[in-house]
This record gives sequence, C-alpha cells and structure tokens, in this order.
Amino acid sequence: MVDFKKELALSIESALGGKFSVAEIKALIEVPPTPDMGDYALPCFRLCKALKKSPDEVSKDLAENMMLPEGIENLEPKGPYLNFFVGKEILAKDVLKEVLTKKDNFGKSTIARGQRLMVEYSGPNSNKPLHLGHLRNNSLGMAIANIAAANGFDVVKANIINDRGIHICKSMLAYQLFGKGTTPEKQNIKPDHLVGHYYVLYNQKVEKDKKLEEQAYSLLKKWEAKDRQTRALWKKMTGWALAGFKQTYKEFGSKFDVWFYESDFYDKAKPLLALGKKKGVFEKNEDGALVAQLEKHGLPNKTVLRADGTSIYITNDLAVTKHKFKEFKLNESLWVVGSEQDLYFRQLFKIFALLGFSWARNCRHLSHGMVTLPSGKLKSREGKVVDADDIISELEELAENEINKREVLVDEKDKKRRGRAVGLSALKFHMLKVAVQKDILFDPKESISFEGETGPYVQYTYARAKSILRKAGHQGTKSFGFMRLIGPEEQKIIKILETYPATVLKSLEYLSPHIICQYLIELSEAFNSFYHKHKVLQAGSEEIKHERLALVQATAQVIKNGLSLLDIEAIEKM
RNA sequence: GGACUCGUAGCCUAGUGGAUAGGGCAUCUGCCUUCUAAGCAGAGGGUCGCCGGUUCGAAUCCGGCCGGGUCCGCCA
Repeated sequence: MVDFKKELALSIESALGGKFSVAEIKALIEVPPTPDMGDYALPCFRLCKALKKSPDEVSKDLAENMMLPEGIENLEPKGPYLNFFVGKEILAKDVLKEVLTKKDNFGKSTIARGQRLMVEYSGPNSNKPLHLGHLRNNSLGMAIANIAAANGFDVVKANIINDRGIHICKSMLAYQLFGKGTTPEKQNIKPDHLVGHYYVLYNQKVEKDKKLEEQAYSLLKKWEAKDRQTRALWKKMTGWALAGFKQTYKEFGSKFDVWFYESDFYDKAKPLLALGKKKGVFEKNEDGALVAQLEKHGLPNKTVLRADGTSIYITNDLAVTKHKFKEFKLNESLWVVGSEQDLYFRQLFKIFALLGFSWARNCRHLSHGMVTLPSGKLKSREGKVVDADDIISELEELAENEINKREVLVDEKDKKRRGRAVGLSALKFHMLKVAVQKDILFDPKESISFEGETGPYVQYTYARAKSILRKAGHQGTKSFGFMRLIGPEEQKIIKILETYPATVLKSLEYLSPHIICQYLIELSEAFNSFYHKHKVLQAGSEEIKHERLALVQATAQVIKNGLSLLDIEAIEKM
C-alpha cells in the first residue's frame, strides 16, 4: 500500500526548503475527525515559529506552493490546518488489492523476526479449579502471544504450575483427614473440582481448629524431605488438578508450548542463593531467613528463603527464570500476571539486575487488572468465585438458545459447535475489549451480552458478509480496478481496512489486545451501515456488484484476521 | 502511613498534546414480503473527580487535594 503520510511529508519537506525533516513532518500528519475535512491533515502550529508566520499563513502558503504527491487529488487550507484528499478510486484499488492478495497475511509484519519471546500466562495453583480471573489472564496471554507471533516473534507460550507449597498441603491435609480415599470417579466430579473442594474444606475447618495450620506446615516439611507417603498423596492430587486444568484449557482454547512445574525447581535455586550471598544482595536476618536487600534501591526488602531452609514462591521463580533464559535462548520474557503482583515483579527483576544477569532488562511484567464481583474480590479460599467451567458452559448454552430462537431444525452437532464459538467469543471479547490495566466488574447476571460491542456482534458481521459471498457464488476477486466504490459508506470501510496493519503494530507496541477489539467494532459498524444502505447482490450493474463483492470479501478477510489474533473463531453462519 | 493504579452521561467504555470528547448498555421514536433484526437509522443524556500549573492548544503532561482498588507475608 502507498504510505500517503510519507509521500505527503516528502512534498511538504521540499516545499519548506528543508527547514524540517521528513520524519518530523510525518509525525505531525494526522487523520481529521470527519471525512469531509479530508483524509489527512497537517496542523501547522509547530511549524509556524520557525517560519515566522501564523499557522493560518503557513497552511495557506503551503497549499499554494507544495507539489501534490501521486494519489492526492486535492488539498484545502482550513484555518491552521492543511487538509488533503486522497483520490477515492486510487484508495479503493490500493487497499483492496493489498487485502485480497495478502489474505491471511494482511496485517502481519516481520519487525520482530529472529526474536524469541516467552509469554508466560495462566500459572494456576494446583489446589483449586480455574476461575474467571484465570480466564481473563488466559485470554490476554493467548492474544498477546498471537499478536507477537503475527509480527515475527518466535513465541514460546509457557505455563508454570504452582504445584508445591503450603497451599497445596492444605488441600492434601483436608483430603487426608476427611477424604476417606474418595476419587473423582467415585464422586463423578471433575478432578480439579474435587481437589478444590478440600481446599475450601481446609479453610472452613482451620477456623475452628488452629492446629491444622501446624499439620499443613509439617506436611510441607515432609514433602520437601521427599517423604514417600506424602509424595504419593501429592502426586495423586496434583495429577487430578492438572487433568482438570487440561480439560478447561482445551474447552477454552488455551495452548501452551512448554509446561514448567515448581516442584522441579524448588531446590534448584541454591547456586543463585549462593551467588546473591557472595554479592551481598542476600543477607541472613536475625531469625535466619535469607533476605534480598532492596531498601537501598527504593523497594521493600524481600525474603528469598525461609529460616528453616524451605522454599517460597520467589525461590522457585529465581531458578525457573534463569533456566528459561538459558535453555530457551530467549531474547525477552513476558509474564502475564495480575496487578496485585506489581511489587513482587519489581522486586524479582531488581534482584536479577543486582545479581548481574544481562537478561534482567529483558524481563517484563504485563500487569492486568482484576476481575471482581458485585460482592467484591474473588476468593478461592471461601469458594466465592465464578468457576471457569461453569461460566464457559453457561455461555455456550445461552448461545445455543439464541440459535434455537432463530433457526428450526438445526443439526445438533452443528448447533453445539456454533454455540461454543459464540459463547466463547462473548466471554473472551468481553474481557479483552477493556484496557489491560483496568479492573473488570463482573456481574454474572448482566455482564455478558451478545449485542452491542461484543464478540458475537463481530462474528455476526462476518457471517453476514460470508452469506453474501456464498449466495453470489463468489470465487474470489481476480482483477483490481475499483472505480465505483466511492460512496461514503464504501469509502469509510476502505479507510478502516487501510489502518489494520498499523492497528496490529500498535497493539503490539502497547501490548494491548483491546486496540484490536475497538478496531473490529469500528469495522463491523461501518460494514453494517453499508449493508443496510446498499444491496450487493441486486446492485445497479454487474460492475458495481463485482466491486462490492470485493469489498465484502476484504471486510470478511480482515475481520477474520483480527478475530484470530484474539483467539476467536470467525464462523460462517450464526 | 508508603508505593502503585483507576476516576469520562443512570451504568460500562474509547481516547497516550490538536479541529465539534467517540462507542455500547439502559430509555424513547422509526425500520423485517428485499443479501441473517445477534442488525440499522434517529432522539435525549457530559462541570472528562476538584484546584492550580506548563502550552498557541490539555480528558491527555506536571503539582496538590478528594474518592475507589491493589500491594507493602518466612502466602502464591
């Protein structure tokens, strides 16, 4: 595609006699608020001082003196702004040809080629099932991984299972005391839910019996001492939890290339701890615990090893991260984790820097807001959560009901498949469309809709477009002379299509999938307006019909490309 | 108490220095013998938390204040 901003900047630069660089001018050029003001505009405020003229004069003089680049048909000074108009036919041809020849690759770039990026997300504790918070995290992790890959990153999607620690021992203890050797099969319950049941039970029982705390702790010591019985129980229960997670991931669409288990790393931090002691980064405090001395660096100190020598979360993270960079030869590592761990990651990364690892500066925490309920924070300990499996199946069912309302005699299997696609898109889009750092208040009764700015709305737009192409028997556009797509509705779509590649780059730059969501909403709105105003199949002439079909095909293509970045399925029929 | 973060119509939300602050939900009015009404067109609804500052220009940057949230564990 022609880079009109660059072409304009070149012309303006030479008209101004080199007083400003092309890059400076290009950065100033923007898109005016409404189409009647043109396609591009130069605000002249920044230029006027050096030129010793008023911005209005600069704009007027430029309008008289500059050469119009090819494709720019007109220009118009309007007060301090200089507005440019791209030829409608040229724009249509330029954009549609690009979309329809690149197809699935439209919007991809190679700016990060050769860079290996690990995206770590999900990170569940193996003592309870996944909940809605995990689903936001998973949606983000997948979208970020897709967006990075679309820009050339060699992405490694990683999951670290927190399968050891005091919290695991709590579920184990409750099961030991009250489980009577039951199994998920005997209870006919999803295995991770059985484990979660005992975690909640522990927290109920410990209210009345504080001795359970000591018992859980002694279980942890036995575990670290590799006590055979304890390990056997642990293996059984984490196996259940993991089997359950994998079912949920499969249903939700979460994918991972690598699985890390904390239990493989809890005792691998010794060399790092020794290094830290040698460098004076870690010091024993009066109780005997090993503490990272961060206060002189503006952060609170952080314990890295308990006084009794057992590991805590950060002990593992030290070892895992070193392993990650070394074994996977990473250029960068990104942790997709909630904002409640902001301080933790600042401490962790600071420790890496103090230990002298060069990769410390390539660690990044993608912090996201929490999901809260009208009654407040999600609390697994009290069982006050929106369970991931429940909410997924609930939405799939709601979507199936919607299909039932609209269609009779649908094939059951097909209905299930479509219901699943629509339900998941409602859920994922809902959590991806807001800026990452914002908290999301989730009201189970009201939050998820299939109308308005939603995933299903975008899917619906796609299905409409595909339906037209089907009915037209459209085989795909082969020739690219578009002289008739000059109406405001058509031009609006074309201009939005044009900005897709820049939108994808922006969402990578800011690590913000919501930019893609906003884009898809805007494109869908433009297409639906066009759809209502103009007929494609019964257009005035065969030429118009063919050109409009190309526009429909290009719109469908870009919606599909955008949705795939969000890990949402574009379906042929709603 | 300190650090971080958020504050935009009744509710949710976009906006990372530029022209008249965009959308969605809810409310109201129209539009299905015409390519899928999960849609479209339109109406009403705004002290962009408050006060200062920087700037030709501030929802956006800076300072202060107010309000919500999170964190400041030898939990994860």
